[in-house]
Amino acid sequence: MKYAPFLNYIKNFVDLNEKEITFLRSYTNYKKYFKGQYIVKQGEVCNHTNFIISGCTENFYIDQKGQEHIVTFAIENWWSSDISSFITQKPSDFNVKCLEDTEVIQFTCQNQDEIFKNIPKMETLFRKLLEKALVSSQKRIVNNFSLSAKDQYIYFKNQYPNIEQRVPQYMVASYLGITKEFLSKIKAQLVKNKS
Amino acid sequence: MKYAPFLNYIKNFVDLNEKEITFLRSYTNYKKYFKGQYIVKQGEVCNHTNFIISGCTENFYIDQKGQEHIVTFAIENWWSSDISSFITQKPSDFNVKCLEDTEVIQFTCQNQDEIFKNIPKMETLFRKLLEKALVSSQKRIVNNFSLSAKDQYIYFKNQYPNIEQRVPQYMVASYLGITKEFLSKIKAQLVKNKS
DNA sequence: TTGATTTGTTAATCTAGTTTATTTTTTAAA
DNA sequence: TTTAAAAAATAAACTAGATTAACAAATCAA
Repeated sequence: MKYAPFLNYIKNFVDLNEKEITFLRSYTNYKKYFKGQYIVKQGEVCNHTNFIISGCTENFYIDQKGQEHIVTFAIENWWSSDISSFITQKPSDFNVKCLEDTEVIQFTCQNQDEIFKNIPKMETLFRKLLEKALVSSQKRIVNNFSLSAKDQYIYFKNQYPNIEQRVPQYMVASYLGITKEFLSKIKAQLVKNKS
Repeated sequence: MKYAPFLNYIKNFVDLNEKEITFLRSYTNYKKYFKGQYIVKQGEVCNHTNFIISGCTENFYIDQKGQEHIVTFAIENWWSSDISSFITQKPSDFNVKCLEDTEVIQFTCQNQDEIFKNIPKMETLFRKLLEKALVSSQKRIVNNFSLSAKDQYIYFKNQYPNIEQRVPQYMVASYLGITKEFLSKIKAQLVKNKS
């Protein structure tokens, strides 16, 4: 059953009865994207919030100098969208691209409103998810302030132990806001110091 | 009436009836802090979320090297707290300190739950505020990636035109994550290029 | 109205991380 | 199994921003 991982995830936070589950299903839908496919494109409106059942996505943008910057990765049991575009329904500043074949449960902005209206527990859940997302976003700003690139890399590895094996190293560098050359240097340094 | 700015602020987003307003008042309270006073101290639990009626606060922390970093400023009609400590009720990593005499409307974590339970519109409002806060936090990460210190300073001035006049320059430098000497250099440069 | 503290400036030196360029390794397609 | 393309490593020259230190204004208390 394609919905199982999604419903299990929800169950960790709130109890839904049969009727609510039915409602939730009818206001969401399953979709499969392939590796390399874009879920959202910079300049287009982000129409869905996506819950990842399987796969991996990157959220990145291209700046004025033409440089790519990865803002977040997302894997199974994470949410992936451009929240700014989703809530304003204005063109997105970001791309969401699949780094692997990726299955999601997704819903539109209108449907999200319907879900919250009919199942207030879901709005409470989302409020709490947003609180946590905000905390971790602030944590990243703080790390940026206080940690050297090397320590930020170590922090990244501890916090997201699964991601490093699944994405190329130059993407990790992009996520950390450093060049791939410098990350390579850092890794060489870490290997040397360990021995 | 001390509550007026708070209720006016709420009115911009949701309509509350008399009964709801009475409820909201009884689950919040007014408090005045003086310049230099701490609303939250690093290491202590952040017991309140504060809505600023008048005044100005800084949210900062001291890192392992003993260096101070300002994470946010807040002024009239903004919210101020350490959300991480508030939601987990664990010791805070941050200080919230008044840069001017500051009046707030505040509520505890339990009272927030009561408010949301009894006035669901308020939870919707907070969910939307959190969405916006997350967007602006992400925007800050993105600016950190793409903008030089000079451009980040210009962005700061445009986004928060009121704050620069109210806080010393070295605090602006701390907020931007640069040294006060370098900000001084940037400003000298900007003055020169203008003429 | 003076001295003491806080805030801001300037300039020389230093360093973490960038840029550019070349080489090596891994991956994937035919 | 070979080959082309993508990814990673290495190294030298370079730059944005940090550090240090000395000094100048501004603010404030008495």
